Amino acid sequence: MTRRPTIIDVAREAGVSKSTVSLVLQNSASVRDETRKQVRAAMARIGYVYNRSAANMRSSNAGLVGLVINDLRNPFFTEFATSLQMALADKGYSAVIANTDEDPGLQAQVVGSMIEHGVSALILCPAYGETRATFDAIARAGIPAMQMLRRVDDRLDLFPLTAPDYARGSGEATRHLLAGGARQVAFVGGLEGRAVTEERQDGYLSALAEAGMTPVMLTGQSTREFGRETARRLAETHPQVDAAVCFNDLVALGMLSGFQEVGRDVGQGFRLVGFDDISEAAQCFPTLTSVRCDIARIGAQAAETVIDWLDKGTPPPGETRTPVSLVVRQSSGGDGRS
Amino acid sequence: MTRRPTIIDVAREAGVSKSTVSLVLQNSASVRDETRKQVRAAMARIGYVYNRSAANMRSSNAGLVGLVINDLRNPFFTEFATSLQMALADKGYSAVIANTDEDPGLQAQVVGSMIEHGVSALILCPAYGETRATFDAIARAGIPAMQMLRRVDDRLDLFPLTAPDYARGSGEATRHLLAGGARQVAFVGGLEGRAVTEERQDGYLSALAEAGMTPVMLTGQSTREFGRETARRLAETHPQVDAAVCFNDLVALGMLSGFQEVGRDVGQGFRLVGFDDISEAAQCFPTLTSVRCDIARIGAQAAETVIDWLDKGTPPPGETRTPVSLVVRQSSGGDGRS
DNA sequence: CTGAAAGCGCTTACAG
DNA sequence: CTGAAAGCGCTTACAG
Repeated sequence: MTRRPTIIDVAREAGVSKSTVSLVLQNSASVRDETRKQVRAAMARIGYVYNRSAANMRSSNAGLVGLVINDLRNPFFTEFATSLQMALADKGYSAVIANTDEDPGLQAQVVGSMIEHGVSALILCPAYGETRATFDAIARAGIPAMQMLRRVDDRLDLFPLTAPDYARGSGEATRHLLAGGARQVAFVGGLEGRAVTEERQDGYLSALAEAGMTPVMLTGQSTREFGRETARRLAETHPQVDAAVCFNDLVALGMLSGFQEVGRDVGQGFRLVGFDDISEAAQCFPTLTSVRCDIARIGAQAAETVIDWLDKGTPPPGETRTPVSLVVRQSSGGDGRS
Repeated sequence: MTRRPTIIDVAREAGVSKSTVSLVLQNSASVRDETRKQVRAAMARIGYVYNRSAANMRSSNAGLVGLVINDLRNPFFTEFATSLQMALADKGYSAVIANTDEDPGLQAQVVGSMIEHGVSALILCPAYGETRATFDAIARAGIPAMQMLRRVDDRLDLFPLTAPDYARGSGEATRHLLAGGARQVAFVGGLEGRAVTEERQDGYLSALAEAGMTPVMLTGQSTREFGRETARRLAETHPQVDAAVCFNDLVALGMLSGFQEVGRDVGQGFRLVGFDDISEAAQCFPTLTSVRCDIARIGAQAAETVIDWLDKGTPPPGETRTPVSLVVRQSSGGDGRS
């Protein structure tokens, strides 16, 4: 295997100096068009490939963004990471992606190695827990970092947060169920003590308070399993509950399948709303009413924001709330099926 | 923001030469334990972080592996990418991940930028199409690359393939349905002309041939939508079909919801088998019989294989087929529910 | 618009 | 076991 050509080889081949080649590489305006073409042609001829590590040593914009995700197997986060990565690629950035599985220890490790790799910025859907030292390390390295979807570190000036307006979403969902005639609405899923859980519960609680109704909170893991189990036993444990706002769509889809299993009708018999509006919500049966966060847009937006931050050097606002909207489908008895 | 400390700063702080620091960084055996400790302590004191870009310029093991995935939103590939990434992280490697959305053009671009970033190896679930030039570029760069799950480039000596034994899986699935009393088994989903589709169809076709039965192939996109539409109209278009092997679980889950919509019973009335055994297969209702590929293991395995290749310099065998197994659940009428 | 020179932070022989 | 020197492939002022 012969060594990879460098800009010196390109310079020789094109008959210019290596500075000129470097300038061409950076699309500098101070190179004549004709020269530029010759250089590009020379590159193609000898199969030159740009060495970013070398470039990075001098100028340090690696063109690398680190993406740290708490649960990459959850379709909501998959969609986020994917749309973000693709938007970054569109702007010429690559993404180092790591799943932390909600483990703050693992998170510390992957953040550390991303910093070593010289990422220009970090985008985190952070794990909960002991994360202070990790965020401190990011700050010390002077790397722009955004908290997405979850508020874990309170220093929003350093680590600005972008998240959907969760409280509004669950509020709307709850009001929708009440307007449809629900007598007793439960909130299902969500682990206690987490910011996102609290926000989603808050909207639900205020809507119930407005209507003068008592809340029923069935907290737990936000998984299909938990939803399924809850639905299976709901008739015994909470016979009066005839509607639910779920922490997320996974819980709602789990409930859907649990109800199917025990033969309970969803739509008229039991009114169900999910949260996140993952694509499956439109594909299941009955189709699932859900709070849309437009996560793909949030992902693409995050890419733009972070690149802007990198270019301009000024951080985005400390907190950005993105709009949510209720997408009414069959599971809440709200459309064609009634 | 003060500049990041370098090994020179560490050397000064620890009172040794910078070579010694470098040796410590590489865990070289030729440094006294006491010295090592002093150096490590100095690093911690001044907040040193390793600069891999600089290291990479000399030695070029970037500790970076590129992961190119055709469809990261598909839970099967998500699981693959996630388990692979986590296994890599476990060995001290980071992963640059890109979704190509089945677009060979995008694939060419992301592979190009991964090469620029100096990835030590590439793992591809490649997009179909015009990919020759992309694979050529990888070969020219001399980067170890594995094809996973799909055979797209025929140069298996250069780009070894690891994939489940698809034909065996669909064969078993088909025989299972026939043994359960199915009269007419269809194969649903899979785009024509693709290697994976052909392999999965092959197992089905041979099993039917053994039994002397005629195949019914309903090819199409391997999505929930396609499955759902197919199920909805199946009674009209193919009234005699009473069982199906699906190209993947998404199609099968789509059929499940389509059948629910039109009120057709799955399990006894219609026997259904999926492929891939994504985690949802165990969570839906009725639970889905599926061909398990153990994709998480394949992902972790791929990480080991590629690191081994990197360490030893010898490529794995040109073709590795991993075992599959049929997981019988309710949808094929095969368990407790009958 | 182009060329010669220095330097980014490491690793790698090579002496000691 | 440790130190001095060269060099990896670029970019960046600085002259011309």
